[in-house]
Amino acid sequence: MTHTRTRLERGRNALGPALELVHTGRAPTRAVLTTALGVTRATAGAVASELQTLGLITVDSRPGGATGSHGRPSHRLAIDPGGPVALAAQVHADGFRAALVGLGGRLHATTPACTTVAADPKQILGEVVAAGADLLRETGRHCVGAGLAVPSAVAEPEGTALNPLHLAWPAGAPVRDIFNECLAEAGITAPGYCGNDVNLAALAEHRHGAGRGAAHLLCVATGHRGVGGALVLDGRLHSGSAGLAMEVGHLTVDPTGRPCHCGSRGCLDVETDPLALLEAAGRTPGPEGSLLDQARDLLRAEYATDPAVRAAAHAVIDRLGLGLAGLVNILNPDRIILGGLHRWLLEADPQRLRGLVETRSLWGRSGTVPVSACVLDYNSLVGAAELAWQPVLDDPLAALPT
Amino acid sequence: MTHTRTRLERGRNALGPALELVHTGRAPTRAVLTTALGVTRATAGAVASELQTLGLITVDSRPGGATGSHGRPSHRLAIDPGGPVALAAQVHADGFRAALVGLGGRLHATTPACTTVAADPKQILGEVVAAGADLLRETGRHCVGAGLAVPSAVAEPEGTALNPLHLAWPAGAPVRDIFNECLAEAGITAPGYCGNDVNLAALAEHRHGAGRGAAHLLCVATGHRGVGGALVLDGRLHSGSAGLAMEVGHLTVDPTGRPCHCGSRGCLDVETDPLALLEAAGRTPGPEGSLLDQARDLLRAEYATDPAVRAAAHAVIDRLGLGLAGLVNILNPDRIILGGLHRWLLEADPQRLRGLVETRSLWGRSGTVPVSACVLDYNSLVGAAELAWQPVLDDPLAALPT
DNA sequence: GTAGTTTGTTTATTGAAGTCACAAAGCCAG
DNA sequence: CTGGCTTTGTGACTTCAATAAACAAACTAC
Repeated sequence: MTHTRTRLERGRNALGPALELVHTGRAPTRAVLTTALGVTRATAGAVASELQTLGLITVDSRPGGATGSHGRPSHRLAIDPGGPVALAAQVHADGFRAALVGLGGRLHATTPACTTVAADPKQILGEVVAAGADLLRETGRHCVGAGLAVPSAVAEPEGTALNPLHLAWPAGAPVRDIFNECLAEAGITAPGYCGNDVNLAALAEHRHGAGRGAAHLLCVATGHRGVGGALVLDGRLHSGSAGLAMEVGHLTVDPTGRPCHCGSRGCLDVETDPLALLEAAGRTPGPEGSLLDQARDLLRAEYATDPAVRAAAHAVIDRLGLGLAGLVNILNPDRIILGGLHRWLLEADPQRLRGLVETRSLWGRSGTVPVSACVLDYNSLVGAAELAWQPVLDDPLAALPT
Repeated sequence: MTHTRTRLERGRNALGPALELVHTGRAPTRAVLTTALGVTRATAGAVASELQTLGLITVDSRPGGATGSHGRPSHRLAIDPGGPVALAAQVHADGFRAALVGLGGRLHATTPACTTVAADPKQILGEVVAAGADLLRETGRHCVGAGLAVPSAVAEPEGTALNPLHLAWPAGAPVRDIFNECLAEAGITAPGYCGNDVNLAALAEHRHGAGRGAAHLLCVATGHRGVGGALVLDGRLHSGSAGLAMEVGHLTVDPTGRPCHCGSRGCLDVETDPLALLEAAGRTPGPEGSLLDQARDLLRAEYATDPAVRAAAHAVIDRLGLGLAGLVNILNPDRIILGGLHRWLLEADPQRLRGLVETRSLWGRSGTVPVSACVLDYNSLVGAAELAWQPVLDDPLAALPT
């Protein structure tokens, strides 16, 4: 039916904020949308109707919904599972992976983990984009854009990878341009965006995972080597003036510790990464599995039984706690989430780590910061997709055809 | 004349952004306002006209302005020097001061520095508010609000001073409530706001001083003792989720350094404050003048001549450089400004400090962060006034009578 | 003087959101 | 099961900030 409703056009209207609320699961009904947007029911209805005709959300008008309260039951708003998708790609030390991610952080399809590595970014990105293009072909879905997560700081606005050490790529490689080249060659006309993997993981966790609702979210995580950090402020990734913020790996956490490639010693980066734990426990890294997996398995299998493992874990936890406390003093987040090895360290002894953060931060007594683990599978991939979705969230009518 | 122009009402319109542009000196003419707001000339004209009738800005339509280019010369927009003011107050270790500050960061009147100190916040705040009320009476100006700068972290939303060590106040004192009480008792009905002095200095410098135009401004400064930090992101003070961010004083800058009251050793706080410099130079703090003044005078008088002073300054500069580099890695600011002793250290040897920040930060080669000194007199007072002005900048029609 | 350029104003129009009234769809008490 | 109460959703009209388009004003350059 053609409504006599207000028709919305692109630009300054409530469509973007409304879609973001549904996207992040904060607007299950039109009624909630009304209060969350601070508009009238009429406006919220018009906005929801428009998002529906755009094919982005569904409105379930069946009665049966458990109301829980008096009054007319509200219709459920949900992301349209048949809607468009974003192409997400991730490259890391051991290979790459591609996926299709819809609104709401929903994974529609993923390729299996691929273990190809190469010193030429073009080659790897070509392969991962080709894998993603296959997924798009198979599913026949409309693609709104593409996002790429890399284990390196990505300089903005250039889109260059400044320290892709673990990929053996040349420093300063123009990953975003190369990514867009590969997209064009694969016949994908949507724009491509790039970001640091930990940053994107934090963004994904903020919108769909353990960071939901946090106003100032701090995320610290190890990859297979090294430590990364990320900060999400008021829903936006804080990546600094040039995209280079939150390189937290070189906070000093042990003045007498091992030397770091940055020239200092005892950096968070070398004191709390998987290799540090393995070495502290007196284990030699094996050839099978990533260092991260070996460290996790060591913690899970022997933390409870082997005093040496326990002592090693405690030492690493203590240094991590010191680093987190320092970050708390500087950033005053209202939530901390941990990924990679840090997540498993928290799992091994949550009391020890949380206690340290509390006692070593200056405001420990004025309110403890909750420390928890990342919860999303493939959070870097989901975060990469968020980059591609962002223009749609900012202005759905301008970003989508029709 | 009554215009047939669009009349603006309170709420979502361009009045606030427009006033902010004039306030920060970024909109000298209607033409610039037009492009900066991204609106049409008609809208900019209506907005300027409205701000003029509110008594906030003046429009100088005299022809003589040096145009410098072709076309019709534009009328100058300026803050109305006869407009309302904000009451600004500052308390510090050696006393207090009050001032009246107009839009544009313009100091209209200040009390002389007063040297009363007391362990009772109510007493001191009563005196400073009374001094401010005198200024208001003398000038007969309308007061839009009041701001207070204190040398302590101020918890939000409680408005309590968590570590007013240098005031000898009780930790957790509800300064904002006390401030508002004192305002009410002095017959000032305007609302009162409180903030940390370094934070407010950074805000003032960002809007009217050395930080203008910086998207991510980092400010580090000493008071008479200790070190404070502040971060202004996209024009807004980043004070963390609870107002407690940027306590940068406890970054480790010398693992073998002197013990700090935080339990660690070699913290920025104790290694780069005025006392640290005096001690490193082998001087005993004298009874006259603040430690800050003594340290400044030492640098100015003897840095060039006394090798011991030079060596001491270099040692402190080196530690400051290390601390700043650490902050650069975490925050990736696009400008750094220094206040207090740090400003004088920069003055003493700018090359040494800037070189350190560059070489010790991870991205030194990818673009150096400019390091400069604060330039505003009374920047904490001006920043305190900014707090009071903020509601007016957000919505002039709602915040002002008529 | 004339052409070209930029700034400012006026009039009419647009479009997102608000107001208000009413309908729909559930609870609950009698 | 009927009528009161509450909440949600929709349609008609209104509001008002901003736009578009035309015009006027004030300068520079030739």
